[in-house]
Amino acid sequence: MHVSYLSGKETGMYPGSIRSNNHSLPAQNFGSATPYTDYMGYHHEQSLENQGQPSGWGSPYSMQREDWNAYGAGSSSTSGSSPGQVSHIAANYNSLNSATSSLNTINTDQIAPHNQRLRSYDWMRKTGSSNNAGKTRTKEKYRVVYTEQQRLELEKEFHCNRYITIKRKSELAGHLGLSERQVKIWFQNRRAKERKMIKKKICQFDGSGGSVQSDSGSVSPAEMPASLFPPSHTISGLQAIEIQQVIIAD
DNA sequence: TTGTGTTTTACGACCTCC
DNA sequence: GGAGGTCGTAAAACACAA
Repeated sequence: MHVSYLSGKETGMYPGSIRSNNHSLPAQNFGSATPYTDYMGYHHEQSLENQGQPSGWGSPYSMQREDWNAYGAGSSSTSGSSPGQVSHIAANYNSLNSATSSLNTINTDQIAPHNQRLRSYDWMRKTGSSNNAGKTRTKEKYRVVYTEQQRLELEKEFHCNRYITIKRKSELAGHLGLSERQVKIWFQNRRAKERKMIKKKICQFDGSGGSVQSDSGSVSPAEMPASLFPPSHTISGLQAIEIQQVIIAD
């Protein structure tokens, strides 16, 4: 997992020009049979109405950030996958989340009912046209809003692997017009979200919720599905699986 | 319209691993 | 030492009830 041959140099945090080729994302061939009916509670409108949007994502990232230059310029997409990096296929995860059980398959038209999707293109347009992107907390703007397509692809990848490989991260970053750092952080946040939701479920099962830790999304290892463990941290995969089986049995 | 709650990006601190 | 992990948190973006 911990491979350091790839310098963390990001390709410029928000290289707006990259987006020009995003609309032709490589078909990842996720199949077509079963859609994600529920991204583990990920309810953002999953429409791909903008899938074919010309020039990709709009250009919410058009502004250059000085501090992002620290990540360096130039794509690191040449990195190969790490032999030591383990992709944690979320095979076991789905037992806790049957709604997400059909991985690798997506028909984006089925992700959400059409009428459910209609609403939020306002925010997309808003953010896409407001040209206020590319700022951070320390700069003029705090964060940007990813497009549906970006989220969708990230979610798809997340459904395949809770932990993205260096190679896939690089590919995704290139395809989505994000930096590798953004992809990494997205996955971190996504896992946190998942833990939070699992914690919620566990609390619901318990009825009390008293056995779970403090508040902000942290679940004790014993409550985590195996697929949510980092490849080599903290606990062995076998242990995690055993723990998960106990949880499921409960 | 506005107030409030939730979700989404992004970061810092700290940790483990190589 | 540098990578990426979690955890906690800030703040923008969003949803929704009143």
